[in-house]
Amino acid sequence: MSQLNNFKRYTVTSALPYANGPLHIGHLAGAYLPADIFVRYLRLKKKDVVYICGSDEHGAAITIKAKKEGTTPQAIIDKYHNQIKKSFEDFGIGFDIYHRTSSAIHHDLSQEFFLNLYEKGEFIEKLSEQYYDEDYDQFLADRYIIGTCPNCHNENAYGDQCERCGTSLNPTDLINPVSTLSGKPPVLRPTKHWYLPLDKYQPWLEQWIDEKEGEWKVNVFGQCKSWLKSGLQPRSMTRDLDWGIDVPLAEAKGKKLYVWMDAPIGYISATKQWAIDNGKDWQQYWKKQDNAADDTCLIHFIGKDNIVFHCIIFPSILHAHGDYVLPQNVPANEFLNLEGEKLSTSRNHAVWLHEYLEELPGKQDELRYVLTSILPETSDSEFTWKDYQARVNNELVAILGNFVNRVMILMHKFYEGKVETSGSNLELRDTAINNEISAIYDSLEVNLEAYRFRQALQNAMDIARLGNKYLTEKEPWKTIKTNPEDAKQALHNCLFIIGHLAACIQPFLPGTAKKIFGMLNLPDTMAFGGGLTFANGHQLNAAALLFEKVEDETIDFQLQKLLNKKETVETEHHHEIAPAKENINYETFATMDIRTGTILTAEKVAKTKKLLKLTIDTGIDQRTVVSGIAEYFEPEAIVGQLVSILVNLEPREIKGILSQGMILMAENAEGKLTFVAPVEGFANGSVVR
RNA sequence: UGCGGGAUGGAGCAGUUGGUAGCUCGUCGGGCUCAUAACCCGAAGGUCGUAGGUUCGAGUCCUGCUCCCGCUACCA
Repeated sequence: MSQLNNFKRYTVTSALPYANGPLHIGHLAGAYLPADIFVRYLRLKKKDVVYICGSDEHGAAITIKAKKEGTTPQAIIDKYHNQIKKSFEDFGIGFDIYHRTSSAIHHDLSQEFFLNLYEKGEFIEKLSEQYYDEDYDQFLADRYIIGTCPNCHNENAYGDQCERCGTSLNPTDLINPVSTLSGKPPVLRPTKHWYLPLDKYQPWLEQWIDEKEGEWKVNVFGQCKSWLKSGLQPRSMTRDLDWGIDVPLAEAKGKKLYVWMDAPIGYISATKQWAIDNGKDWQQYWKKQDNAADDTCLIHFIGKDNIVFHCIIFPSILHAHGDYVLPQNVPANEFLNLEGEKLSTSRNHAVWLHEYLEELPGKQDELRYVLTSILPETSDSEFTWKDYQARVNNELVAILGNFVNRVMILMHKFYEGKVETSGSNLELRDTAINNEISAIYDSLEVNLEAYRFRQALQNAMDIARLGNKYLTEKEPWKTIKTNPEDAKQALHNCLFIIGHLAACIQPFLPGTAKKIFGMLNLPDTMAFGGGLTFANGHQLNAAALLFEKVEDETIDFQLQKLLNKKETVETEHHHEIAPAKENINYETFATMDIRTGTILTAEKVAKTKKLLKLTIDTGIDQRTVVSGIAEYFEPEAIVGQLVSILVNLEPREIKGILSQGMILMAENAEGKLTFVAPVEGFANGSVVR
């Protein structure tokens, strides 16, 4: 059944976590748990495999976080690198190396890559005008520039995006830009950058990606086709930053490599370090071999947000370099939601890995099980604590744990835990069971190799279901009195079922598998396809419960915690008050004609999320106003609402509707809105001033 | 608005190359008592979003449409 023999060796990577925050269950479900299961499987099949990961420690977001917390970028990456590394270890994510991109070996290799492409003349050099802070004598990253959003007039929009209206911007779009370093307006200066000509690689990329149709997951393939369809543009591989890897050119002093150029190379540099530590040849795991049949199978596990980098940009870099193999597959997962909402680091809506283990110590296999059951393999999926409780109680406890416990207790009760047989070794003497188990192995392997981990886990659990059924049918607790040989035979067969169950759950629940092997008094791991034997006289160890039920209180506590966090975040936001704008004179103010009015009708504008079409009685006339308040107000609820309206605002067409005027709203830091209106029912058309 | 993904019994989801529609949970009935009130058997419940098409045959392929999610746009 297995297709694994097509490759000499495997190089498996998981997306490099960005070292500016801790990990949550979404990370685990996206790129790490599936990869870990896959790698554990390869190892059980005795394959030559290296599993690579590390912290991504460059980029502007880290320097900004450092500045905000009044510390250095180095302190930030050290803190989170260690925390992330520990979380992975705690959950049994079995990297061969967890490296970091701040290491010297990585800097060297990234520069080597850049120079290789540079010397081949692959890069396009372009001059452009960018903002420069004269006091600090440096170019400014987009995030270091704040100004007024041309779209919504938010005064604190960043150079790359306005966080209030969500519009993505270029720094030069901002009105009155200010450097966050000096607080002064920056000046435009010409700067040179090196661009990777993705447009030039497009024909090659299209051909390569087309070959992957049917092999890659539809979401990944579709996303790639979408990018190719819209046409690739040259992408700058260098930045004017002070945190990152130096561009290795004399004329590029002070410039750094683009973080998405260096991060994927981190997979390679980490492999290099691992090879040094373990006396291996790293090139076998990355470079094309003299004979293509000797090439490694490169697989990138990522979340869907990384598809473009792993399927378009990094392959382009590898292709341009020429010596390297390309990814065989990029099994990207969709996103995991939590209790009906997106996971959000900034809103603290998450289950953090380090907190989970503090509150539910020793329960990493429970979380691994639940997450594997709901991996977002084909579409976004959802984690809820109630579901967690149900799966642990009804499946891990009731099916898996209970079966093992039943058999172990009976073995000890009837035979003091000792295997006694006529031959030298015990045999599984039940053809039907034997066939069913090998069918499960087959199906398990097929699913694992096709990256269908949810289903593979079901396959493994089927062995436990099979066991429960078998035990109930054989009822050795009865036959022990009527036909003791039968009872013994049945329980011995159950030992084989347990042994194979443990073997099959190894990739998913490594800790539990070990515990079961321990109870059986067998070596703590068993290769797939390896033989399972019990010698005559073999002594089993004491039975112990594998899992315990999750009580309602535990779930309530977690749910309450999520609610509390939200409240905390909300109160924190209340302190963020926008600074006052510059003074204006009375004449400027007087040009605005604001009146009181009443909403006569309100309806949602079709196919929009935020827009309501309102009819307002302004006293002067009845007019149409389109307003972006639909997320906060039901149309029916606001008919009759008194409002203040700016009536002499230039009319503008929005979604094909002419909007004449603007309703005055107050907005808090979370973006919640409330009407600004006369307190008593004044006549429509009264002047506001 | 553009792109991508999705729509399958009460809930959450499978369904790989088209061939009698499955799984887990929940519900109902029965059995068992070794087991963490766990386990086993049986039943009810779906015209697989919708309208067409290809085919001997479509959840599965093709086309149109509707709705949901994400990114994007819309907020005067």
